[in-house]
Amino acid sequence: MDKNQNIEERILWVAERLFLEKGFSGTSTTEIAKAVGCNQALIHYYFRTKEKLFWDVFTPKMDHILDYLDTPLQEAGDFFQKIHNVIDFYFSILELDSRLAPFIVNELIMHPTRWSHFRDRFLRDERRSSAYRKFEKAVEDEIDRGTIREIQAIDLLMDIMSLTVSSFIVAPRGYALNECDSDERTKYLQRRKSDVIGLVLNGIKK
Amino acid sequence: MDKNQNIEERILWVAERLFLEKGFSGTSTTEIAKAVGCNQALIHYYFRTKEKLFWDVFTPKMDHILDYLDTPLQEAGDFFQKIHNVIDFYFSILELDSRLAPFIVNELIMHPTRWSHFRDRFLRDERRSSAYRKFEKAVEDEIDRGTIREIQAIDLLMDIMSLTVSSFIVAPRGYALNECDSDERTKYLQRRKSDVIGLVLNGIKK
DNA sequence: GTCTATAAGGAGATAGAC
DNA sequence: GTCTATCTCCTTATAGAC
Repeated sequence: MDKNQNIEERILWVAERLFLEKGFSGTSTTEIAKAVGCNQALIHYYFRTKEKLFWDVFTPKMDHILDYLDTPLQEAGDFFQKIHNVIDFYFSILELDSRLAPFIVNELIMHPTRWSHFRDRFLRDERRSSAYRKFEKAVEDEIDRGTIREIQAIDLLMDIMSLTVSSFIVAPRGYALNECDSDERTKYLQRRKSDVIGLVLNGIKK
Repeated sequence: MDKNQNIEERILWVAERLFLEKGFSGTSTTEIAKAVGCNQALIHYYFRTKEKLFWDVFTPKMDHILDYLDTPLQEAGDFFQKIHNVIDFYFSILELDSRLAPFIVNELIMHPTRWSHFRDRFLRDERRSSAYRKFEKAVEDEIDRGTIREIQAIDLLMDIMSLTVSSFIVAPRGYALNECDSDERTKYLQRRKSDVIGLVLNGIKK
């Protein structure tokens, strides 16, 4: 932690960590204050409510993630290579922070409306939503060319995201629950990624 | 609700509903009491703690689900037909109660140890764990025969469960969020099931 | 077995001193 | 800007009357 940050930044920083670790409802403003090293009233002085603090933490974070969703699609290669890139990309994003996938899924389940807010924000952004339409078009073109079977773009995307995200949800639990053997974990994720790539690429072939 | 049930049964019945709808931490014993139509002290008289009430509700429920996991594998047909049955079976179980998938995933994320308890319980039961070993054997045999590509049984099972469960997590949200159009929902789940079956069956072929 | 009352604690938020 | 003190509400759990 950078001790030179001002308190407002430190609160954002600590709140992000605690929300990720214990969820929104599992984290109290008192606890955030304690971790920051100030009193609880100060949290409310800067952010007014816990809910607003949540948004101030995660809106830029989600924006950042959504900003780079079209990157893997723009890289060179045929359709199968592009799908390979997308899966690679999702795995690398979630691997940067192992708390991200469980956190997002948990909050999505508990507060669906919070996340339709992010979805709407995504759809209203022309640059971002055009990236998705490009993906839709690519899927349709490929079906027309006869290289992949009939499938809707939204289903393909859901398949990819489900398989990826669930790998991270099960990861810290079933396998390396007792030991924090990060080497085991890396090997497990590597195997899951290969499996997902194999299943999806093979699964959409005609 | 059967008014002839005794209070203990009514508490179990109401607690199950509320836990499923709002999660363990989102449900208070006061709320359960109110829904049952008694006072909150009575919950503790019968079940001592909220935690014990949780176990008393969900242990028989999980046992029941786990009891029937090997059913689809025992049905007639080749390996691909069996996998088809498994996916059909998971979808039909989760479709019986739309709250089940989000509930289980949410609690799994928030309390991993609670669910390793269920996993251990499953593995210690000879009849149940032998069903899984039978599945492992079937996968290996099929690889040897050259009909499917190299894949570990645990990965195949994770793929199937991830794709199935996530269909139910996204279901009540993205699609039919505003309207409670259960016809739309049924169509959506039908499409997801076809997609999952198509992806998995095609994806494991050599 | 069922109730009321209450203990003991934690939550989010605000008032007001400095 | 940062603090202490406090308000209000809600939680789980228990004591004790009936």
